[in-house]
Amino acid sequence: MHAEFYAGPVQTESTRLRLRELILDGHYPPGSRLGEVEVAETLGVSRTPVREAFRALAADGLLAAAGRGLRVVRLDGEELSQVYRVRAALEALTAELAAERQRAGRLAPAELADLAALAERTHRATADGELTLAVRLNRGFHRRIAELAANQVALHALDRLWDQIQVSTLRSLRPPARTALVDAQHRELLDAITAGDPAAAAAAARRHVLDTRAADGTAADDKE
Amino acid sequence: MHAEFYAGPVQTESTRLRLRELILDGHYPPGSRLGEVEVAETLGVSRTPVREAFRALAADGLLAAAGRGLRVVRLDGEELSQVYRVRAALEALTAELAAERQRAGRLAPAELADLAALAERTHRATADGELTLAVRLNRGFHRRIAELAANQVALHALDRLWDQIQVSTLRSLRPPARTALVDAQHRELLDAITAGDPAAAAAAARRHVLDTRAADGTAADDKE
DNA sequence: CGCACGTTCGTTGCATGCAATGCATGCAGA
DNA sequence: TCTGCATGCATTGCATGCAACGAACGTGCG
Repeated sequence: MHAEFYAGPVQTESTRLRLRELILDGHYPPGSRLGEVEVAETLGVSRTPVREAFRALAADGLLAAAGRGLRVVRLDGEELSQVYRVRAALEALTAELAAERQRAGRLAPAELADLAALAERTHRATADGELTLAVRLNRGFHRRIAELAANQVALHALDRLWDQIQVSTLRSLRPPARTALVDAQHRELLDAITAGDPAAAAAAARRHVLDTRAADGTAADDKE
Repeated sequence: MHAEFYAGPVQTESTRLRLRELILDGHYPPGSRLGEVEVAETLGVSRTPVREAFRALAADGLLAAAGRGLRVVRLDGEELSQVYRVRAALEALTAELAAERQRAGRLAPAELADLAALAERTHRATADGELTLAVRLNRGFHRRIAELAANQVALHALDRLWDQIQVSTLRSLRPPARTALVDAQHRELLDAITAGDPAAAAAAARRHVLDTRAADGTAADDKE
């Protein structure tokens, strides 16, 4: 494909990001097959950057080989449960680290205020039934904690897990029944970090993630 | 490059694996720059599968962008420490899961015997000064536990972390001073799993990894 | 009528060509 | 001598061509 005005040399990384967005948005639903040509035409690039994006996203666990070609990963209940157990372990770690940093006085008050604001906005969006926004804000809340933990490795590993979970739970935009519980657990986690109590923060994060697993896990039993 | 006898269509995945081996073996040391053409000629393939392998290995955290092109990742002390904290959290999880499965009677006696044999062989190789073998067996011991945990997600995440650690600690093949401690901790971990005690297994695994971090971390202070 | 085999088409695997970028080197001027 | 710029080179970014694999389909035979 020709571009009238050649956009520049960094097409391949942007291709990866744009394709990832399409997958996370549900444009390519879980289980759907991805063809090089079709994706290349959709994104307006040639097959080469698409193939490279395929490899990177496959390494990130978003795409999986399916005989000929690749498919968007579709986790069954057991696999999703495994993802959640790993996520629980990692979020327990990030919460613990964030609380440690708070105890050591290395967190700015503004950072904690931001986190609290995120929790509040998440709660409001959920209560208002803005499900898509609520999902994004919820992920933002958890991600902010991982950022406060100041551990790039944990943050990157969690990003990959969140991506996998987001793809696999796209269909079942959650029944907002647990709204009160989620908000209470978010506050508990926030309070533990604010108090600089690593053990409490780790325990709260672990419990919250495992509770979420229970909710999403049952919801994921909707067969396609 | 031309191959007299065309080897088959699955060159790209094998390229990724062979390049990974070269990096883990130290053929391309940490920090060294990887050129598409040079690697392609070394492996006897064209630049295309090499580029795809680059993307996949970069997503796995083995390669990192460095201005023009890619370099083998070189973790500084702080980053390595972060990797170890994540590894500790994940190995605590896998040890816990393995112990849970043992308690539930889902581990075959032969599996535990294999694990014990691995611990013993690791100990002997270390005592004999067979450092390269010892490193491989040690990784095998930890990996076997992750396999017994039956959590593919944790296993894959750990594989990536082990790769990063292996690359970054290649130079400093460890002073076998901690031999006795390592062996004792391996036995403690093994015993906790055998006893079906998840909490003890998790604690033993976490402590062991963090102790290893302390050893490798100081060793990694050897500047190149 | 069913099964098996062959053919064809679509898709991917890989190689290579061309263009553009960025770095290094050397020259000129202050 | 140092700084600034221009030019050349090495290397990557991307596109496309060609060949092989595999799947779907149709046909012929049992």
